[in-house]
Amino acid sequence: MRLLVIEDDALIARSLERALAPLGNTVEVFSTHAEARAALRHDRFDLILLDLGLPDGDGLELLAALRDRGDTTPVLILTARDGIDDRVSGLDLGADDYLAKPFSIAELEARVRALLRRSQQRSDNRLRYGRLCFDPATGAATFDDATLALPRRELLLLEGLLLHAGSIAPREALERRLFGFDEVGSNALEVYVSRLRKRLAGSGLQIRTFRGLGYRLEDAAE
Amino acid sequence: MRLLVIEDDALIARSLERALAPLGNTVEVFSTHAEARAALRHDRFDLILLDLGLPDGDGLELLAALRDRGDTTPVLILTARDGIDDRVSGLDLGADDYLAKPFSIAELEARVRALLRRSQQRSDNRLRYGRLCFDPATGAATFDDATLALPRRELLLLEGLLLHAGSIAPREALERRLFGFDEVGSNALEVYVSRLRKRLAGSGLQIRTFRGLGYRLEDAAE
DNA sequence: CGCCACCTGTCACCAACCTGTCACCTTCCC
DNA sequence: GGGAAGGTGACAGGTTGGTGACAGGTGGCG
Repeated sequence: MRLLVIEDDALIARSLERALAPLGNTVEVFSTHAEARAALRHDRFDLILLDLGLPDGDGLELLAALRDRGDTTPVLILTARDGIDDRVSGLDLGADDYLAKPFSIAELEARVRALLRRSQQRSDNRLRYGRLCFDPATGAATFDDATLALPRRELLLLEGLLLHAGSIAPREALERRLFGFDEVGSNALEVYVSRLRKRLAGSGLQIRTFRGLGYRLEDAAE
Repeated sequence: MRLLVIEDDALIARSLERALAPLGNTVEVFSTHAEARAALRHDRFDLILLDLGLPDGDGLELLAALRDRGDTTPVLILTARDGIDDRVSGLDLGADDYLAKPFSIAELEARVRALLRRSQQRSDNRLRYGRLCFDPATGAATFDDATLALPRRELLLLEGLLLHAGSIAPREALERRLFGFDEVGSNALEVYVSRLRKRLAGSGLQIRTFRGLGYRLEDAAE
């Protein structure tokens, strides 16, 4: 496994290297944002350990840029800050785990092992179907890269369908997604399905009903 | 998505439910080790949120047992203990992530999203026979990956036959499955067998009658 | 504040489909 | 042949989903 460590504290960087290399990994260390970006442009890694407190830029930006161009390499964030908001934004930007300094080497090893184990079968953050794309991190849906300006409820419905792309989105799940626990006293879901169908006309996609089960987004051809 | 929450603090359990259900999930809550084990024996979930501080047993044992029998359902550990050793052993036993209480709902959501994103293409409690496949979790049947849009009763019948795949499904069991205890006043079962036969025509499968006993799903060749 | 555009949930009504029953037929076994 | 078990087409009624219309709500804007 190839690991990329982005860490400016030489002491920490070396101890990371000493902990991880013996597990059978090749470890590359960079101490600046710029070097790391350059390395990531032509190199692939199995895991990135990213210190948020970089000397020449914000680590979250580097992460965001990585994800923006579709790179799904697992990222483990290392940081001295441990405010919950930072953690959340790191995770929502597509980080896979978070470790606040100081941390024990044993814990680091366990988390690295867990991430590498997972990365065998992971998928892109963004959900795509046909020319449609939905990014759960930002909650935005696009069609051919054009942002879809849908009313909230219709967007929720579309998200729900995309989350189950390729299979049937259970009616109940969609209802909960649109209306939460507010019992909605009528056929509101059908109404929104009907509305969304109109919007999708001509997009090459359609919503198919599975009686008693739910709905599925699929190619109009079928 | 089906989530299993194993948590004995009712307050926390409810807030987990309220946070996660609106994301489109079905949430089952159990407050004891024993109940959770029982549920896991016949049910599959997409994610398990496991409180380590269970009243009637060690959560780590439950996790270990799960992994031992090859179940790879993602597990997110919740716990008040934040000793590093616990965390490490949780991760090494096959947990996928770890959240120490108290945690913010936003962080919980972010982690649940991250885990579910990853496990999108798993879930396997499915019954198969030939090119037929039935997923009890969603209630959907597929034939060569094409979804079969079957009415509920026919689906129940198919499921009943699949449950006894390779052997004879007793008539009585099928009747109970389709109609429950409502005595159904005529040859309804035969009617559904007949309907299902029509659908299976050309599938390479057939339903064979065993007079006085029941029906068996088998290859048409036989 | 008043106007307007738009989003929302509800309803009425329609269409499609599912369901149980019956009548009548076939198959099996003695 | 005769009886019992099973098979199947048709049908009436019920249930579920689809859609246009509408009234109330919300937020922007002058």
